[in-house]
Amino acid sequence: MNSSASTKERILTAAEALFAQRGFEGASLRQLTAAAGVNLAAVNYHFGSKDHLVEQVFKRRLDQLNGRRMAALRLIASQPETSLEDVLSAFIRPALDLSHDGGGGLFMRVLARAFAEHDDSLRKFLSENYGHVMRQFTAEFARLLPGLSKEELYWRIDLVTGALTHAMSGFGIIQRKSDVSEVTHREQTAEHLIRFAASGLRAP
Amino acid sequence: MNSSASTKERILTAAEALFAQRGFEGASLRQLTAAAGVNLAAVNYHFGSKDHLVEQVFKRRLDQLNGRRMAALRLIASQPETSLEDVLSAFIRPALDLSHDGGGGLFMRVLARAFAEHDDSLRKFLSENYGHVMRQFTAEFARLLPGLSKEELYWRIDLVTGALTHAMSGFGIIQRKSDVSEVTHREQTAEHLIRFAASGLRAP
DNA sequence: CGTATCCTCAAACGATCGTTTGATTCCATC
DNA sequence: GATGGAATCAAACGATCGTTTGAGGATACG
Repeated sequence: MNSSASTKERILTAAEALFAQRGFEGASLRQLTAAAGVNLAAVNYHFGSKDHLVEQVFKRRLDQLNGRRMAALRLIASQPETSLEDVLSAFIRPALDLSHDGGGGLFMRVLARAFAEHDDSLRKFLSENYGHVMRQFTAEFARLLPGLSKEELYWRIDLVTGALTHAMSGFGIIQRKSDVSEVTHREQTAEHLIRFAASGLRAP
Repeated sequence: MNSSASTKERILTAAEALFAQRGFEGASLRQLTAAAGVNLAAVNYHFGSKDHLVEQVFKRRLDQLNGRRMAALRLIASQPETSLEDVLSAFIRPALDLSHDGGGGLFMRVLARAFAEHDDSLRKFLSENYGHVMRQFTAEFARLLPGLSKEELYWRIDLVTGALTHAMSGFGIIQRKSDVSEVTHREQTAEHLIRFAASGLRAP
């Protein structure tokens, strides 16, 4: 499958799916390379080690995700008026879109796993490479919610993050019904998330 | 350590800590039995298999947790008036208390991991044994939020669950400051959670 | 054709995994 | 004190893990 793509890409795609399904430790290189249709040794040849492969799986999608998030934030920041819902939309919709195009639908599950694992090296990697995105959004939230103390703001952003990660990794009872198109379902999901998060952030 | 407790209890306690730290697959029986100070074969002797041990780790804490949740819910249901905050308190505070007494502080991390793993047999176990608790709380939420459609209600409860699990498994930036007592910190955490969740549930 | 470079391959390496075995110790009951 | 089931122990089982090796194939440039 996917025999047209390069070996590296085939490995990354298969790894993403298998990590989402079985976890980082649960997915073996033998399952992984078999699914990708490449030789077992190809992982260590192209990525050096399994740990580096994990990092690259993250890097490929997070570069997409946070690039789009920053672009969306810049777009609304250039406008005269900005609502809390606008900022939340810039934060949430790129993540939902990732589930749609590029086949990155499984990545949010991988991300949820990464949150659950408290692996320090992975957290450091995430913080160093993408911390500035969170800081930018936090500043925007602070501007729009001037009544909140810094501590309260951090708390609520953390709770929003938890709700989004949980929802987007797809535990929810809510499944797309067959009579609703993928695009429509995504739009409804975004609206639910934004409405809930905005109201939670604005709590008295 | 803990040499007074029974072998089974020692294993369960060590397993809980190690599962929280390394995950179900990442924690080996050799690390686990060494930490508990028992023989390697003791796990299979007392629990049959590693999978059964995982189930028992869940059972021990969830019986506590959901027992207290149901008790708290019964208590407020017997009163003439009930607020949304009351129901949320009955849902949240027992989980926070678990972090305090009984040494179950690490269990919420284990639970967060269980959510991240999409293991079907584990989800079935959770649903069969504790599904009635969620159904009870859902009914109470529905009564207090009559304006919400069933679909909207499910959505929002799911988002609340995500926020709570995330917060309680302790990713947050928020750490307890040294000049704040454990009890005070827990109380502040509960208030943040309840205020955010109530406002999110009440979103227009 | 020669050869240099990148890549792929089957096979093996040592380590660690969950589990099982059979002997031994503990301990309540007679 | 003898007996028998419960519990613990060191040792080994086969399986699987991530990684390494060295030979061979593919391709481009001289």
